[in-house]
Amino acid sequence: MLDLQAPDAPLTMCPKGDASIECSHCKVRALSLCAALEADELKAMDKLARHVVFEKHQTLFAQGEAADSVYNVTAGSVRLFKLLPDGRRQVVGFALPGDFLGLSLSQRNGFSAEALSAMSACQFPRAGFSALLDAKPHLLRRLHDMASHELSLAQDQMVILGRRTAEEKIAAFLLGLRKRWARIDGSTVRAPLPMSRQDIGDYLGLTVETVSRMMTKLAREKAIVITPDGVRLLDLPRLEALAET
Amino acid sequence: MLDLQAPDAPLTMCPKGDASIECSHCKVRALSLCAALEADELKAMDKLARHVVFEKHQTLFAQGEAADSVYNVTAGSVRLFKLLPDGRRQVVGFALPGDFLGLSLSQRNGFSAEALSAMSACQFPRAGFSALLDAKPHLLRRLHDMASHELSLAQDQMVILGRRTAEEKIAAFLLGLRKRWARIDGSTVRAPLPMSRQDIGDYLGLTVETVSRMMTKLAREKAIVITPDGVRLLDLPRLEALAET
DNA sequence: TCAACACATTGACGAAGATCAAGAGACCTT
DNA sequence: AAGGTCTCTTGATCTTCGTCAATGTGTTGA
Repeated sequence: MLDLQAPDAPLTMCPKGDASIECSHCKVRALSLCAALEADELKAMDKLARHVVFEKHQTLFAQGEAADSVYNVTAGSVRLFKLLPDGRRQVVGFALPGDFLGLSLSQRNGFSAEALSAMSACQFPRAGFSALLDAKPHLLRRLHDMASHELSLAQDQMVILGRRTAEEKIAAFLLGLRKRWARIDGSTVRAPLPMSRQDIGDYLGLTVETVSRMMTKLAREKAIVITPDGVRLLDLPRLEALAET
Repeated sequence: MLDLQAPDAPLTMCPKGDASIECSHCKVRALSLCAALEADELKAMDKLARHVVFEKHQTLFAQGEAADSVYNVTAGSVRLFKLLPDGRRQVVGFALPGDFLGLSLSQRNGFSAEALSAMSACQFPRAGFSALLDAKPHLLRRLHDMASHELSLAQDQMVILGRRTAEEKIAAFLLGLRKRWARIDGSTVRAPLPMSRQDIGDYLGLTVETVSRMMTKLAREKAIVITPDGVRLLDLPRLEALAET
């Protein structure tokens, strides 16, 4: 029925009717597009949805390809990036649980998306999803609000890329990521880093080496502690001073 | 009736009923949000609109303030920027005729907007405009499409800011601007530059001096000609090779 | 248990672009 | 026309970050 054209087929597809994956049991519903949906809208969404799982480094979709599906991330994380012909890479964002991929509803993917770790998502055929939006203005309004928020974050990122030093970039990145994790798991000082140093560099317009040096510097100055799975933010005032808007 | 809270009051307000400023005579309608509106939607828009004019360097609205109005630029151009506490500035975009300011409908302005030259716009009270969107899903869908396009441009800009050399930044900027002018006035090789070198630098994450040097370099190599009002693009293949995505 | 590999860190050096400084135009106002 | 101001351009020097290279660390799998 649903013709999946993603470069890699997702690992597993839970059959509809599995209570553990129904919207009503969804762990990220409150964070996602589906928050504040009317009962009938939620039902319509559930009908369209297919639960999919990707393993680490699997491609959800690739830049330039037809965008047949949109996704709501339910667990794990994803890197979103653009490639230049000569191999230079710009990471345009990281998707965490609750994040929506395909806000723009455009026919072609503007960037590629790869799982950073094992992850799962609700997949919707774009055409059906778009039709649902036409029928449910309430849902469209919520999508627009999410896209607007995304645009605002993109403009913040422009400031970081264009007018910040390496150290400030790292501080702003860690604070921003911690804030996002806080919404998801309530962390206050912990910021898991599912992405590599290379990914962080490609997000901030830096090299791996510079990312590593600046993280070491912040750790030496006791502003952060580097742990195997990420960082712990020790000196929030110091980091905020570096990152202040 | 309409409580204007912009930092500077617009210069003039044409009274409603002036045929020269009615939507039906609007020069940028085909380019703007108003394109493809149904007759009743256009009428509703017209009812809400107030035509306003700003002079060079006047502030339309400032970052952090309550966003009481949204704007549709009808003539002239605008710089959109964010300021850091220490005075560093990041230009997040330039608005040209047909562009819409306030896509996100957020309560506070995420950036400041200043006229680059004498300019005019249709101003709408945000609350009334938002209500109109709730009544006209078709209009909301068009707004969302424009916001999505803006988000896509913002991601392109991230690539430029994060992973491009100074020369490539200038080439990409000039090509992008010429493309936008082409939609408006049909220019094929001309790109007027209503903004200063400083504005360009703040948009591309460069200093004025570097902007000037790179423009001179491209001119010396006969890729562009610098004119009093902007540039003329001579060697498109060369510029496109520098800017290629 | 130990290669083999990927990823992270650290150091030495170099280059792109920033900073500092001066001069050249352009455009006002008087 | 002269003076002042602002923007743009050009040159000399400096700094930050990139590049290149080596080493360290953790993970996987034979």
